[in-house]
Amino acid sequence: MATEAERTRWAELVDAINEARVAYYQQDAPRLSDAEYDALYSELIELERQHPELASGESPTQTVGGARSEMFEPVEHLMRMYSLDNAFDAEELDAWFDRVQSGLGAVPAMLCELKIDGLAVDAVYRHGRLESLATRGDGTVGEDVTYNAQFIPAVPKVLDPVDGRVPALLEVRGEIFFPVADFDRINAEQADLGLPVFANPRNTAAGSLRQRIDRRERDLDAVRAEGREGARAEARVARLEAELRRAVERLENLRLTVHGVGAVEGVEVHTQSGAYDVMAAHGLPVSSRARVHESAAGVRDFIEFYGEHRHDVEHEIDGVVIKVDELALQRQLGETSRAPRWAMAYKYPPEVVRTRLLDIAVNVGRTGRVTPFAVMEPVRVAGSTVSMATLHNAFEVQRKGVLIGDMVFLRKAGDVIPEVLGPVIDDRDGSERAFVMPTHCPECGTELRPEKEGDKDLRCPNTRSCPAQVRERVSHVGGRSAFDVEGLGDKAAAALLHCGLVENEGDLFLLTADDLLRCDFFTREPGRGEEGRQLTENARSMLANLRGSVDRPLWRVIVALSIRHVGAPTATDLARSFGSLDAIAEASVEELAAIDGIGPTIAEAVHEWFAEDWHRDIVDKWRRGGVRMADEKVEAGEQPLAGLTVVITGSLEGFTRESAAQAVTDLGGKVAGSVSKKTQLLVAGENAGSKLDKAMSLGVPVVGAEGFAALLADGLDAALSHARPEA
DNA sequence: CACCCTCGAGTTCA
DNA sequence: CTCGAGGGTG
Repeated sequence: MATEAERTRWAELVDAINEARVAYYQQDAPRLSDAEYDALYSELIELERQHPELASGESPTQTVGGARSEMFEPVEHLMRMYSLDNAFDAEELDAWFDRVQSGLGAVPAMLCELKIDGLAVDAVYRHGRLESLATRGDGTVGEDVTYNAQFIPAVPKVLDPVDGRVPALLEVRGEIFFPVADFDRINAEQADLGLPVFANPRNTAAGSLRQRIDRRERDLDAVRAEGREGARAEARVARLEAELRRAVERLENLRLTVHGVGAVEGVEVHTQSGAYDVMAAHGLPVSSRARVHESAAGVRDFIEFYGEHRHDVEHEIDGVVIKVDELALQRQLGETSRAPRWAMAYKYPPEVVRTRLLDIAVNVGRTGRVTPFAVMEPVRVAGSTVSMATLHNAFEVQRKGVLIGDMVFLRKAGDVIPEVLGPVIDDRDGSERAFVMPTHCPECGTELRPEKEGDKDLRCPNTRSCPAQVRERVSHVGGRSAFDVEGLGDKAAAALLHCGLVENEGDLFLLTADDLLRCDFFTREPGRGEEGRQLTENARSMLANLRGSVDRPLWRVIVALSIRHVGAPTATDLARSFGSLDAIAEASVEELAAIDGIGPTIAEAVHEWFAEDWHRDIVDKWRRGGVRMADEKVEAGEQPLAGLTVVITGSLEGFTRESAAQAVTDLGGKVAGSVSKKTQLLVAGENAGSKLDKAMSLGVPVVGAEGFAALLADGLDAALSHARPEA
């Protein structure tokens, strides 16, 4: 048997070698020279040759070199890992409460914890040292991933002693997961490298954990051993090193939360929560969010709370797990053949779903941009049924790697906008086909081309008469940042054009009730006591709104013209600098480009727009229709907020988004659309979203409604005194 | 020239 | 909310 001194030396060697290995694979300078490393390694091998009982699974000799073939070998768990029964709504949960109650005679204390959407694993610690890490597999036999575990800092290799002791045996269960923030970063990197992106953090965790690090190491060793010289050999080594480093970095991002014990020797616990305390004391990562609740109501509150705060947690959550806390009561309830009766998983509605990609169609926008979009089997996700999602451009389709006919992962970005994440590769059967970007406009047949060399977007150059573009422009005039005409949207625009009531957006303000009567879309059968067809209520109101909107401020008129690169903020700058549409029309490119925020491209676009005859016709017709062509000179009032940039998010009592922004600009302040380092203040109302997170992470001060009121009344300093403490 | 910031444009569903 | 691209800055 090995002496105590030999055991200690063995442990030192193992730690030193493991540390050196980790350091080596990070970009840091290696801590040990090759010779030093080899010396330690030889000593370890010799020590284990003399005392074979030391050569446990955690030893680098077992995981490096000889034992590499063990990767993914089946491992039998010491105790079976059960799966959990699921409850998908309050009713099913109540039914479980009832069963527990009738089994025990009362509702017992219950431990509630977040159900991490990750990868279940089983780790065995013998005498405080990690012996094996395995995936769950079928619950009885999993796959060995011990070799990779050495690169995962979140998996303790050695347990902390408590009162100088560690359990003789401790089998723990937990969830390996990929933090959401790291997931987004890794996926961006994958995309940059032209590699397939991961559908979700869970997939990323699984993919990372199952990487064949051992093979990469072997390949690299083999190439190095060849000892070839020259640029090509060096490049090959460099590439393999970079790939290995990336693979290791992904393992380093993995995190672990333990949530159960299997076989145990040398430690006693009486409750589930007590077991967590013991595991935590030994240095195992337990969740800080687990809570014991004494009543069913407490459990429901826990579920409800995290239903609303799903995104405030560092990992994805697919539900809540509820466990009877007392182990004696757990035993009393027992298990069915597949799941314990003493635990239940409450599942939240999924946020990432699968559906069939039926087709990829293209849309032609107001500016002629041709955008591919996904047509899918309708599917419910995050509260609504989705059947379409934009794919932005042909390169995005390529990058996502989706084929028509694929099963695809779908989510709602920011809980609102549907986003296709990528294909379910395993579900392919060969019948899928690639999307081919059309070469000609689907609406007018004109050949598509990029606006300029190197652009990713293809456009239909037939600006003047492409039906899609005209329709979109007409509808844009009624849009929220243009004339904001209620009733003038897609449908009305299509009808006006279809019936020939307008040729393009120029004719809108010359429309009469008689015109509209010639089009079915705007009319109905005569009612009692009426003669002939009548305008519908909606048509009357649209006409009235159109007439009533001619007096809108100049910037809205400019936005409505659909000049390339000119949206609301730029239009505001133009209106302020020139004061009238005529002045803008007559301005030279140089005069335009002199405005802050307007460079050569936008200046050119504006100048060229007014050089076009049919564009000037639009302006003339609008003028005849009574549209405002100049802003009245407003005396600049007090400007206490001059030089201040704020961002407004969420909803503020008593303000619309627009009126809140107006209030700030009236006082000389600037309202930006997104949070950056330059943002001086974030005004966050109710239900603030991702901007709030961003502001927090950038250290931008955040105020609520009171702070906003103070800002308007007394300026920035007053507002800052209402700033929320950083979370 | 490489960055960061903003803006533009298209966008989903109830 | 997303991507792409224009503008300004160091």
